[in-house]
Amino acid sequence: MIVDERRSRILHITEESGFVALHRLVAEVGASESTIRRDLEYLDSVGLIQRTRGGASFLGDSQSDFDARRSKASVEKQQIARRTAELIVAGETVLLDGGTTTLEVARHLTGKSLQVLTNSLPIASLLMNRAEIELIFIGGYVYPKTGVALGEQSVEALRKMHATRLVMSTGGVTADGLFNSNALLVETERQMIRVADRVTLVADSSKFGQRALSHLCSLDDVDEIVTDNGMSGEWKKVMDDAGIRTEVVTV
Amino acid sequence: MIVDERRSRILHITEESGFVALHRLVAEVGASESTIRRDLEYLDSVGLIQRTRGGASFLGDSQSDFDARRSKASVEKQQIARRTAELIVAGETVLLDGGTTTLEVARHLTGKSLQVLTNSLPIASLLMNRAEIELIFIGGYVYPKTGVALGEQSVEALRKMHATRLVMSTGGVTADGLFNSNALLVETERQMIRVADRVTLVADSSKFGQRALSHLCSLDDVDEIVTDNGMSGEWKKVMDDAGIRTEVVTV
DNA sequence: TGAACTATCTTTCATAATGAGTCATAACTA
DNA sequence: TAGTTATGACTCATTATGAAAGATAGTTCA
Repeated sequence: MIVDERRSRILHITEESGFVALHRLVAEVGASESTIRRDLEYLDSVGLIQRTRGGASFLGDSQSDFDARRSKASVEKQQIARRTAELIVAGETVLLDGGTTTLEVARHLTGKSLQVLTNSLPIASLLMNRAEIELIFIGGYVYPKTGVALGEQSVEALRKMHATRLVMSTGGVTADGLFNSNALLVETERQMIRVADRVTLVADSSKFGQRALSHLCSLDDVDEIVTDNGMSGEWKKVMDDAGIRTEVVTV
Repeated sequence: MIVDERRSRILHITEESGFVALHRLVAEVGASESTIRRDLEYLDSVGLIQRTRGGASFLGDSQSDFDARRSKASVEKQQIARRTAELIVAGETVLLDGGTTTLEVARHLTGKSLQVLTNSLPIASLLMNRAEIELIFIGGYVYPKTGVALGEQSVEALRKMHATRLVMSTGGVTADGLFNSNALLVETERQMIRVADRVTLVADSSKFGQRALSHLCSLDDVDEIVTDNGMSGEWKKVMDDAGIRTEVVTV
């Protein structure tokens, strides 16, 4: 095996799990301990990994997580996101909560002059270089994995803000209202609802009838729902009775 | 076999797997080692492949990321960042401002249990999946391109925070103090200085003697500087006189 | 806490692999 | 045919590798 090929493999293995033990590399790559040590030393010197006792950890942005998110978006989510983005008109101040569907909505917000408020790191990273969008990030404790800021600081920051529209996702919808799985997030989302003129819920049809840990708000708080045509007639009626406009996309 | 045909085959084989060992080419192409070497040398000179020890790698997609990753920050920044990260001990609450060097510092913060406060989107994205780091984002208006949150909201959010250490970068350092090019950012950075027990400045040696648009703070506000050995003795003396500890890395 | 133990690291050395250069010869071209 | 270019075998210098020994840093247990 060639030197660079071996080093590339080492880098790849390291990136996958964030950290690798030297022994594992010896076993997987099939070179001697000395050689692996020297390779790690080299990769450290060029700043690609960080040498630690017994192994090494990957430095640099792991692509994996971002890619995983992107591929996860189903056709339903894509379509819902697109329609939702169409509902938003230039000049609005849009509040986007964290979630895979809202991330897709953000992706579709092209060419419109907007003010966007969000507590989602992925969304912010996505929009940060769009010249037509004025981006305001709502800080706070960043919840791992999802990259959403929440907690007291987020609520506090939101108190001084105002948005013409909130686009939010949910863990589940029943006649009792909306649910979400993270108690802290619920706090932040409630505050979002308070400061927004209009609440647009993005929820694929599988969410109807689902409950999650924390009750977020009642259906009264929601103004419109964008969903796919998998939503049953019964649920449509529940929404109508609650005075919620439903926007259905066909997939 | 004709020369061009052989070279074309070599190129093809190299492209297929990204890497190819010289011996494999000798076997598959059926020419002598010397000839293959000369061919590789030629293909390298025209930029179609990259000659490496023991073989060659194709200059397409497969290998390019490895090469590209090699050079992302200057050696000085790398070394300064590494040393700075070493100064930070587990349990600290570190405030990281936005900047390319501080981003590198963030990269090197591996394995330490820390609380990190930052107003930089790139840093936050980098650290958001590190289990050992509790991340708090300082929200505000997100300045395009750099992805740094600043403005009144950032200052406000910082008011309620406290950090054991601030790691900050700068546009320039003179005997008058620190400078930065963005007036809004300066406001936020001043507040950062106020809430941090200790200020660690990361600045490569080229920054000494440089001025920028806005005056940020005096040298009194800085506790230590991590720089490279390009810093002249004169500047070292200025820092000593200001009571600043200088940490010099050799590049 | 401190001694014994273990894992990991650093250094060193001999060996193997690779590369650069030289030269004679074969193949091709004018 | 004479001159040019390509080829393959060879030598020597350089670099990479693996093994071993001693040093250092963590861990365990009394």
